[in-house]
Order: sequence, then structure tokens, then C-alpha cells
Amino acid sequence: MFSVMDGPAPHDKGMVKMFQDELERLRKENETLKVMVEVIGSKCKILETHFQESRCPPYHHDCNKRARIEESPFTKSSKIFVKVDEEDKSLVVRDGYQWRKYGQKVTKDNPSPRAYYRCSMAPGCPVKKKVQRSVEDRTLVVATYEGLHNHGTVDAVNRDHLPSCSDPSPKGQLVNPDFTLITAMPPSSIQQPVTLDLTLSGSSFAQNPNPSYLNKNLSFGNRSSDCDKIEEYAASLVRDPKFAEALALIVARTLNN
DNA sequence: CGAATTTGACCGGCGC
DNA sequence: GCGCCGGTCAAATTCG
Repeated sequence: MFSVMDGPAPHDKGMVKMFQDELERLRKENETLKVMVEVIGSKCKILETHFQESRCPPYHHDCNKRARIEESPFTKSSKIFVKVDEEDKSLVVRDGYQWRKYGQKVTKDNPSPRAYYRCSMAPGCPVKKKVQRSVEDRTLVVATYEGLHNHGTVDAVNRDHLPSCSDPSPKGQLVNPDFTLITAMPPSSIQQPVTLDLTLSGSSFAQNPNPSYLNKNLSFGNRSSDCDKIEEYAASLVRDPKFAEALALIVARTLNN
């Protein structure tokens, strides 16, 4: 097949190129899998936390203090957990909306400051959110949303018009591109979660090692385009019915364990 | 210079 | 009624 005297024939060069491409593709897939493993690990941790909270009353920290009802079942609120760099103090949660900060407080049960934001995308939008680092895991930021938006997201409305990697926060500073949004979980089935369709998971990957959303050429080397690709990837995941099915299966298994 | 952020003051709910 | 605490306001400051 290979001629030592003449060197590789043109079609052999093509094969070498093909192998190189394949190698590159596998390398990228490996990177993707690394991210997924990290995400799944974080999810398990959160599920454990939620499971423990569901078994214990919420005011376990200091039962003698007044029981301020923070999340009435009748208020539209939801919590999301965002994995960020521990050194990152910006408390920015990129969720597709524009927020205006109107306050910051250090709360009693958490040394990290809690930031208060109002949605500034539409005048009169009643949605607020509180952002604070988790006490248990400093790499997690907990964002609590209250209310329902009366408009769409920046991403949905202006995806083609806005720089996709720019933060929707008022100043437009860049978000740490390394953060990983790991879950969007309403505290109870009664409360309606605010739309946040950036959940990453590789759960369906185990059943289908080559799903359609992985056929895309995912490259995480270029940081400027990472956000676009991650968002596109996340959107593909969410649209995939197998993903939802597998995710439900993992949640059920985790709770059973 | 306008808009967004910061931060101390203020307000209201709740427990004692 | 008082004090604690979370949430909000608004003047001052910062930033683009």
C-alpha cells in the first residue's frame, strides 16, 4: 500500500488527512465528555442537597429565629445554580435577560454578599432576582428568581443583532466564559420556573453515543466563540426528547440511591 | 454626560 | 415596644 521509494501516494495522503481529522474530532469529543462528566458530578451534588432539604425542614440553621417565608408556594419563584470560577466575584448569571442591580446585602447565614437585581429589559417587568454564592460550595452561585417576565429574552429576540457572547447585564461586561450552568430546578412543582434553557447534561450520551447534537463540530479552543457554541449545544440538548428522558431517569436513580 | 453601580440609610415584618 | 433581619431606596460614585 505504501511505497517506500515514492512516498505516500496521493490517496494515502488523503487517508493521513482523514486520520488526522478523525484524531482531532476524537480529541474534541473527549473535551466535550470532560465537561459533561463535570456537569453530571455537580448535578449529583445538587440533587443530594435537594434530597436532604426535602427530608429536613428548611430552617435547620437556626430554628429559634423567626421563620421568614422566603418562598411562598404562591409566588412565582425558582432557583438556579451556576458554576463559576471561585475567584470570580462578579456574581453575574447570564440568563438571557437584562438586569439592573438595585442593592446588595450581606446576609446573616452567608458571608458572601447577596445582590438584588430587577429586570430592565422591559419597563414594568416585575421580575427580580437575588444572586448569592452558595455557602456549601463556593464555586456555585445561587440565583433566585421571583415573578414572571412579560417579554422575551435578549437571546431569543436579538440573537442575530447582539454580540452573542456579551453579557446582557447593563454594563455589557464579558461574562467569565468558563462558567457552567448546571441546573434549573424549581423548589417545588407548584412554583413555575423562569425559563432558563441552558442546562448542560450528557445523560443521553450514554444511551446514544453519537447523537445528532454531538455531530456538530464542537471546538472549545476559541474562547470568543465558546459561548455561541455552548449555547447552541445546550439548546440542542434541551430540544432532544431523549435528553429529557435520560435526565429524568438519572434524577429518579439518584433519588432511589 | 447619561446610564449603571455602589453603598449607607431607611422601611416593614417578625420574634421575643 | 424593641431589636434583628431581609429587602428597597436614593444619593454618590464610577464608567463608557
